[in-house]
Formats: sequence, C-alpha cells, structure tokens
Amino acid sequence: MTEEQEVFLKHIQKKGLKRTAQRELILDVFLRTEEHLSNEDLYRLVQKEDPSVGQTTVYRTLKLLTDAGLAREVRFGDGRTHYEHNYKHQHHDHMICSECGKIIEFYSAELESIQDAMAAKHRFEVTQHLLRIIGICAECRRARKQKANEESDVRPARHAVGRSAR
Amino acid sequence: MTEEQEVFLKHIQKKGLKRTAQRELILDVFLRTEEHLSNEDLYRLVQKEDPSVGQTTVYRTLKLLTDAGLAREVRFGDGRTHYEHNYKHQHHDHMICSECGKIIEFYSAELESIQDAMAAKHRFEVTQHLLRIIGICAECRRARKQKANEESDVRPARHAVGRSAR
DNA sequence: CTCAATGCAAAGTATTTGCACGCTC
DNA sequence: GAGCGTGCAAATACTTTGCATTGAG
Repeated sequence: MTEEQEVFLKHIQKKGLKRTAQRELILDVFLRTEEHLSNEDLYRLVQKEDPSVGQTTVYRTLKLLTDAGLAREVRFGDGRTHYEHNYKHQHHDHMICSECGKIIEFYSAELESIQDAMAAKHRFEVTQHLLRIIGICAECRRARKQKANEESDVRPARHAVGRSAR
Repeated sequence: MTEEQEVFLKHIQKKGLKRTAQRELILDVFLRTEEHLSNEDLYRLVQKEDPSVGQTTVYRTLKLLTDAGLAREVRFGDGRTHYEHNYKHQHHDHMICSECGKIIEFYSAELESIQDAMAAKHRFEVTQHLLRIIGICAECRRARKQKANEESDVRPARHAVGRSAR
C-alpha cells in the first residue's frame, strides 16, 4: 500500500467514514495521473475503468481527498476547479499561457519567503497561497514574432498588438 | 469629466461602440465604489439608481470596462468573478481571511520583481499576475486564542486546531 | 442492523446567448 | 436609417442536493 493510500485510510477512519471500491478507484486513478485534473477529467478516466461510477461520486471524493490533504484545489479562472497532488509535493505556482493554455509550474523559495514575510507584517497566519502568472509562453511568442516578420514585407508594423479575450 | 470617463469614451469610440445612459451609469457607480465588486453587487447598486437596468447589461459592461483597462477581473475562488479598479491603481495582491472573509490588500515590489524574474527565466511574457494568500487574520487569531484560553481552565490544550473548510 | 455511500435526477449558481425592440451615430 | 445596445427569457456550464437503494462496519 502506498503512503497516500494509508493517509487516505487513516482519514476515512478518523472521520468514521467508509472504505468503498469507488473511493479507492478514484484515489488510484488520481494518484496515477500527474496533472491538473478537473472533475470532468478525472470522471472520464475513472469511467474507463468502471463505467458504473457516477460523476457525483467523483465530485464528493475529490473533496474528500482535499480534506485528507492528498489533493489541492486550484482554480485557474476558467470556471472549473482543478485538482493537483498535494501530498509530499512541494508547493509550486503556475504560469498560464493565454494563447495556448499551457501551464508551466515553477517554484521560488524567495517568493515563498517574501510572501510569508508580507503575511507576518499583517499578522496574518497563512493557510495556503496561490500565485498565477498569466501571459504568453516562449513558443507562442516565437510564433507570433514569426508571423509579424512575414507581414513586415508590407509595412514595418511597430505598434502593439491587440490581444483577444477569452 | 474624469480621466476614467475619458478613457472609457475613447475606448468606446475606437471600437465603434455606442455611448449609452446605462453604460455611463454603470461606470459611474463602479468608479464611486472602492471595493471588490461582484457582478451581483454592482447590479444591486445600479438598481438603486435606475431599476430598469438589466443584469445582463452589467455583465456586458463590466467586460467592456475590463477591455478598456478600467477594471480588473479577480477570482477569489468562491465561484463568482469580482472586479476592482485598474486604472492608475497600483497592482496589488490579496490576503483573504478564511474565517471572517476580510480581504487585505498589499503590495511588495520585491514580490513583483521576483515574479518577473521567474517569468523571464521561462521566457514567459507576463500579461498579469494574481497572488492570493489565504489564512487567518490578526483579529480572528486573537479571538481564537482568547477562546482557547477560556477553555484552558479544563485542559492545557496545546494541540493544533483543525480548520474548517469552505 | 445501522448509517454512510452511491447514482440518478432535479435543483442551484453564475454567466452567456438569442431575439425583438429601442436608441445612438 | 443602419447597426449596436438593451432587457428578458432561455440556454449553458459547473456543482450541489434530495432521495431511494446499496453496501460497509
């Protein structure tokens, strides 16, 4: 049994809840997937292994995993909630490319310590923090630049490019 | 006319849109309110001055204001989108008390520069960033401590306190 | 045997869209 | 006058809840 499963079991027992096949399957699939999963994503993956599992159960189990400290909720601002591993995973932050949707994870000890210092200054006890940097990734920038060059046959075009929303 | 109104007007004209009483009222109410407004919040405030304005219009106008650079979307993770002033307002971040819901705004130049450095390292062009620190504010901590002291007549209680979600 | 867990359908939220009518430009 | 803007109702999208049934302890 993995450590995570033990943590889960302990949580279940402490809360007087029950161990069920669905919960174990959902946990299992979640653990196997090193990504930012939305409810829907996880639901689909679980479905592949047991089509009888309902979406509601996935919703409920993800909350449970979050409670147990195995998962972490992340909202990227696209309307749905994503979950990522939280057990023995170093805290990290995200850069999101608004062009291609790619998510880059990064970590900076300096960032963390300054955040803590800011919190301390306001005598605020930190439970968690979330940093999201939105912008354009290296690849999309390159693609963009290339396109601009192709167009520059006609006109230098040194103005800012208007960005499209949503 | 305030600077903001000029910016708005210019945006409207540039886009070939139209100046309407509703848009002006909504902008006006928004500018008067130095808070994090949800759509609903703004809608209610606008309603007080003109009950005929529809909620849809508020939704659409807030998007417009965001486009014009006057407002900024902020998602605190409670499911709805909030808006705050963005014109000539220094970028700032938020600490959110999970106990009382209070929002503390703060700013750190160091944080900003490290974020920029991290982005540069990944050759990522930053459009915007959002930092949210969730925890317990000074007041709620005090209240909590006091309560703990009152209870300590019975038992020293030096264990960690379990936090409640949502 | 008791009470939690599940799956379905229905109910909630928050937000967007289709449409007929009204109002700027 | 042409086309955008508006308000309403309906449609969406995501998530939660009520309920009868199933299953774990």
